[in-house]
Amino acid sequence: MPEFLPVDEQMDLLQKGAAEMIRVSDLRERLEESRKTGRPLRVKAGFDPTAPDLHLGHTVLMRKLRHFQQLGHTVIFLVGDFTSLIGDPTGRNVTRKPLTREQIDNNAETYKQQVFRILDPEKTEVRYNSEWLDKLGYEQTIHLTAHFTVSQMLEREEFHKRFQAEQPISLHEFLYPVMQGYDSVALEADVELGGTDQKFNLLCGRELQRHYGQKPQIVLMTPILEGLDGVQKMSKSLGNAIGIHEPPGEMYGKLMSISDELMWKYWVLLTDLRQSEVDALRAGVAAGHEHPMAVKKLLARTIVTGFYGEEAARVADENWARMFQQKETSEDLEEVAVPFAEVAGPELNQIRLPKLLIRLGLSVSGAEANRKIAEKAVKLDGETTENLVFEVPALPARIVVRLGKRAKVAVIS
RNA sequence: GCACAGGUGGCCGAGCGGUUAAUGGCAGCAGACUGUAAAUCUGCCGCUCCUUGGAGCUACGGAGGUUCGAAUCCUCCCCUGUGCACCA
Repeated sequence: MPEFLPVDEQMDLLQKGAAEMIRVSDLRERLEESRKTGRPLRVKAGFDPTAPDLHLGHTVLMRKLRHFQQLGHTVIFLVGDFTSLIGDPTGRNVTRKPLTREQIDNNAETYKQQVFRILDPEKTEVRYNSEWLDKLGYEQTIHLTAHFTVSQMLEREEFHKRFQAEQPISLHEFLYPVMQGYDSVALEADVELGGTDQKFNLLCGRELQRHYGQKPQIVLMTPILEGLDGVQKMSKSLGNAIGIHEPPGEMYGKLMSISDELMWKYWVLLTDLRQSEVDALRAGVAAGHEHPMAVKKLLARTIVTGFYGEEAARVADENWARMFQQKETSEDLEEVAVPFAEVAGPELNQIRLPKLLIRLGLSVSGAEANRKIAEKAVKLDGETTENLVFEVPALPARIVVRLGKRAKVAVIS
């Protein structure tokens, strides 16, 4: 019979960084029961295989799942392959377009690979909800939907907003929460995790479980992590995300660009520090013992270490300091090979700078490149240039091109 | 199906025959400031070509039309919402 930690200790870890739980007392009760009987809790979290590129925002939930694993409970990684055929309305003011079967399978595979950078594959049960939803006929579906009313559905924030704003809501979108709820029934989940934006869907699970004679699952909601701007939720499409696949230097740099205020949230949700330790750090900064920048650097380094190890994090740290604090050039700048013909100027050995900027990916269009040059935002080997054309002494030439925060090495031959 | 209201640049949203690449806000980018930031201030913010001033092209749901000239007027179509309705 497996041994579980005392309930109080389990609760301490599980409650850290949780936005809301329904209900705390129920979880305590069920943990006690599990400890008595030696039965691990079944902890479910569903994932839409729609965004194969995970970012730190997604990891908040993953980390919470890992906490359950660390405590010896069973995590069920549920791939919403079937529900993706519908398209989850959450967080959208427009109807999501459904994916094809093939896309879903591809995405699910990529998803798993990424998720196991955080979760322990040994302790994770991977399931697909098509397993049971596919078998559900029209008749069963109607029975399921009968448990909910239209006004219940319209109470949901997303639907309500869209309804008020006279935006379209397709009928099939109502089925999403119902199916997610049924997943909990099929899996006999004890706990379901999700973002706070998932509240409605999570609660549907409780509702249906009751109808099927199961104890309603405990719902644990993790906060939505704000992106780099500190206002909107982290999301790739909003361009404020830090992807878990980004190279250490990028990740480090982006973390350093968050506001001081936001940093505390990141400490709580993206590191293993306990709440009390974060509070201590914060008090230290408030009292002036610690410099906020130093604390932020430590945060960046800690997170990068988690993904790439200490050595990579140290290098990222040093390069960042060189690049931004001393305004010098990082040692590991990306080198881009550029054929001379693509950037050739009107005369011998001349190079058109706008063309080069585009070629290096520092600018998206020639018109923009021209503007940036006029704004004195472009530096060649550390020198600001306002000329659109410059000469290279000989080929091949190696030039450090910098536009604002970004820099690359052009190797022209 | 019928009636009405809408569909404008990444988003929101003005403009309702012509000095219009299209007011304003947000987002974004750059510069200054700073502790990397954030905040603030300043500039930029469709594309291409020659160039430090121009030239051209493409854009206001789609296709036609009226006009010297249309995001702006007309016709048809598509899409969204609201109301009516399943009735000859």
